[in-house]
Amino acid sequence: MKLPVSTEWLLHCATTLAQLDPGATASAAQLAQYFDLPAAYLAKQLQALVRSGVLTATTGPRGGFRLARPAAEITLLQMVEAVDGASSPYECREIRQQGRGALPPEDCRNTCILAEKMGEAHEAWRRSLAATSLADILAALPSSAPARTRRRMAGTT
Amino acid sequence: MKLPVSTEWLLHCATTLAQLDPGATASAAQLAQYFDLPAAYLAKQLQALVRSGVLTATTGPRGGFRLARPAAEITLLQMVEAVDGASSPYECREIRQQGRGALPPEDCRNTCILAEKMGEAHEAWRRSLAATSLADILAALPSSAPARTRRRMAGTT
DNA sequence: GGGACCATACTCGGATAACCTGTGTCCGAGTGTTAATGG
DNA sequence: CCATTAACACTCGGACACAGGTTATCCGAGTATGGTCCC
Repeated sequence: MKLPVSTEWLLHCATTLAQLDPGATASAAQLAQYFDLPAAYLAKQLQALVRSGVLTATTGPRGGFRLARPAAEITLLQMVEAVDGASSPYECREIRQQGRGALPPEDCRNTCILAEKMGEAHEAWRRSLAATSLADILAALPSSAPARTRRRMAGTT
Repeated sequence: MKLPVSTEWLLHCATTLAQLDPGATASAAQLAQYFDLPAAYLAKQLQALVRSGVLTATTGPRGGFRLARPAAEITLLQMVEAVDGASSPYECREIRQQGRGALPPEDCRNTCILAEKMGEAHEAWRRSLAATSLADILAALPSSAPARTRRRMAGTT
């Protein structure tokens, strides 16, 4: 069970975008240069955040990506599930109904207890991620961070 | 982020083994037939549980797998991590120290706030899984289940 | 009859191939800018 | 000097290869069993 490497990229990129002036945009190339990442692949993954409504993309010169909502309304869960999908890592295939030990359908009206417990764990994980917003992340950074980020980002063409 | 399909197999196999008489064993072929699974691959994955000390394997005729500890001392977490590994799904590669926006090392003494939050979510997931033991799973099954399992398992040569 | 021995068949264990989801790359469609040009 | 126009350069968006890991399979090493033979 592992998340795509791009998950880290997107979390950092979103954090960076949240530090820009309101309305300002950053292109995929700028963000890639900022973190030394493959630009094309990063752009592809940023699309996932656009599709899920976390970011907004504008084309043309001076275009790029920006947050679609205030940082306080964007949770880590939304970003993680945008890139990785919202499906549970444990997928119950009902093997209890297969093979020699197959249970009769009337015993399988309730969901399998194992799937239920695995689902509960996944929900705990989701709750933990949903409890932190991008604004919370910004609050944990040093107060000098936004100015520094804007300054370092400005230079990239 | 998805767990191997074999995760479900192993959880069900362990539940089945926990329903056998104390000291009784079931071979990989028996378990595979019981759930209609590929026997060879199931055997390979059962090895992971043996290596992690959850199961004990005995070779030779009348051999097979059995629980290495009482069911109450085996948690879902131990089994899941046995097959999937104990590493966190989110791996921080410290991209904050790379590229044009690289932070100086003195600002990176603490772990990245994003990695910290992702780690907390993973810990919440682990805690949830560690809270359920195999004995808890057995307790949730109908009281007629163990007898039925033993009966159905006995026939498989 | 009892015990030792041996062949046997059954078990796990590790080494060896396909398939599938990320990972990485590329080029095309669309758009705001910007410069030149004419009135 | 100002409006129009047209070319441009920059942006995202989707389509096309590569790789590592899960899935699946096979055969070999080891052992408890059961029968057999000898005492």
